[in-house]
Amino acid sequence: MKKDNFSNKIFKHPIVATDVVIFTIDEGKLKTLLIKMKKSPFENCWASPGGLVKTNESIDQAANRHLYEKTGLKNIFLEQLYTFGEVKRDPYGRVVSVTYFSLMPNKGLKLKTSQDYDGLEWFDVKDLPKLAYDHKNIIKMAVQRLQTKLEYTNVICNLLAKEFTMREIQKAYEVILDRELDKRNFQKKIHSLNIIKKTNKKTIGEAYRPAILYKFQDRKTKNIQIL
Amino acid sequence: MKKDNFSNKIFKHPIVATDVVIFTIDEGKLKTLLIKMKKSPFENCWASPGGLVKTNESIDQAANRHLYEKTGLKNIFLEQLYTFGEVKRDPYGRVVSVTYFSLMPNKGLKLKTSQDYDGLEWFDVKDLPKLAYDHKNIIKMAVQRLQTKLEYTNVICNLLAKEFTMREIQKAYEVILDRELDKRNFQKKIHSLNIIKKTNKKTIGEAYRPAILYKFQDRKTKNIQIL
DNA sequence: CCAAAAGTGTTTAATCTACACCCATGG
DNA sequence: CCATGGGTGTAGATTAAACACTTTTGG
Repeated sequence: MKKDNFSNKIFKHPIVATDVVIFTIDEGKLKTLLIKMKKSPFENCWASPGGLVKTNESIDQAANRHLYEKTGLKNIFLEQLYTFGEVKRDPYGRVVSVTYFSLMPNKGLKLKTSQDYDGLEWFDVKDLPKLAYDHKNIIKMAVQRLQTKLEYTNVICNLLAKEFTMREIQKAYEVILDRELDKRNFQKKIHSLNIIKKTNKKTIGEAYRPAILYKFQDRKTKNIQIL
Repeated sequence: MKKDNFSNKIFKHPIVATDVVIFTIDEGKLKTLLIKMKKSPFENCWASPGGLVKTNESIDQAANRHLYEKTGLKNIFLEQLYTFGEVKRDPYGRVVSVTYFSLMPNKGLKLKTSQDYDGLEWFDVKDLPKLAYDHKNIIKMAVQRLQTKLEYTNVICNLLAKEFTMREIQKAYEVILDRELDKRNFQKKIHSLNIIKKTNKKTIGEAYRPAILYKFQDRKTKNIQIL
């Protein structure tokens, strides 16, 4: 009786997971971090890191926890993306996935691999391997969201080091938006928004003319019309 | 043993619900449809309609089903809003809510009340009653989302009748954005987007000069820069 | 001194904003 | 015939887009 009741409850309710699409810019490309799976039917497929939500943690906390457990990353930008809830999206059972997208600068990529997985690797979003679940759709949506948010927020700051050159920030926009921008117009626009300021430093050790280093006025996410 | 295992599973996983914030424009105001609750601790509080997701339905289907069961509405515009997953958001247990926002024209408001609730009523979003759960936040976010989407999509078509006057569509924008728009500039803008077309009809039976009736070229949601 | 990326303004086109009067109908 | 909301255009300001040469450094 009691058992049936419990059993009934279990099969009556979908359970909740989170998946995190992590982006960085590397080698002039927008890349996402994937883990290689071991379990059938997704052996040798890759997936964005994630896992189930516990009852004593919020979904935001769960996303942060799985990110840390699976990749060693913490304290990076994380924002809710979309919730995927098709009935057959997970062959193991009825799992609703609350997805997040995450941004990190390509600096000190200290990644930790978990022994539950076969590997951890960055992939160009334009050249993804075979993906598990509906993660292809999730990553596609994450890229679109990132592109959109670039145009009306200062989220780009989460992809750059604390100090960066004008060329680096422009390149970041170009890589994500997948189109070239005019150097002078871009600079004019960025300056008019008052979101960055000059430091009195320049790049050193690079070939050719040194570039002025800039930093963000404020790394909190805010809405502003950028492009 | 088995029972413990089940029990453990139940308490290990949050369950999934959907809530739908329904909007219409009525009496020159943006209104949302709320149901009055009976159950403690929310007796006499109001809430957006919703309920649990079953394992054999997608979350989108669940949202549509609860909308229909609680209000009698179906086949209206529905889009995912955000997923709320704070640990203590629901005093009955650990429930993650995937929220939706919904738009309907103020025509033939045939609403059905459920006997599980004390009532069903439209409220001005600027003058809401006491709300259950975190529904105050949810509605606030839904209003913001609606405002944002007005500016880059044609979602407005879901709030208007099939045929409408220029004044009606402009009023809809004004009510939602909570600011006045210039009549001539608005008309110019709307026409330049090619999303509406004239019918050869005019309003009849109204006082004063009759207005041209327009209709949408296409009621599918698409992205276009409107304001 | 040479190669290569950094840095910098102006002109033109497009878009947005502000604004006022005549029109058509019902009563 | 009058009260009322419906309908229409233009000028000025702002913003966006196109475009090329000089500067600075390392090698």
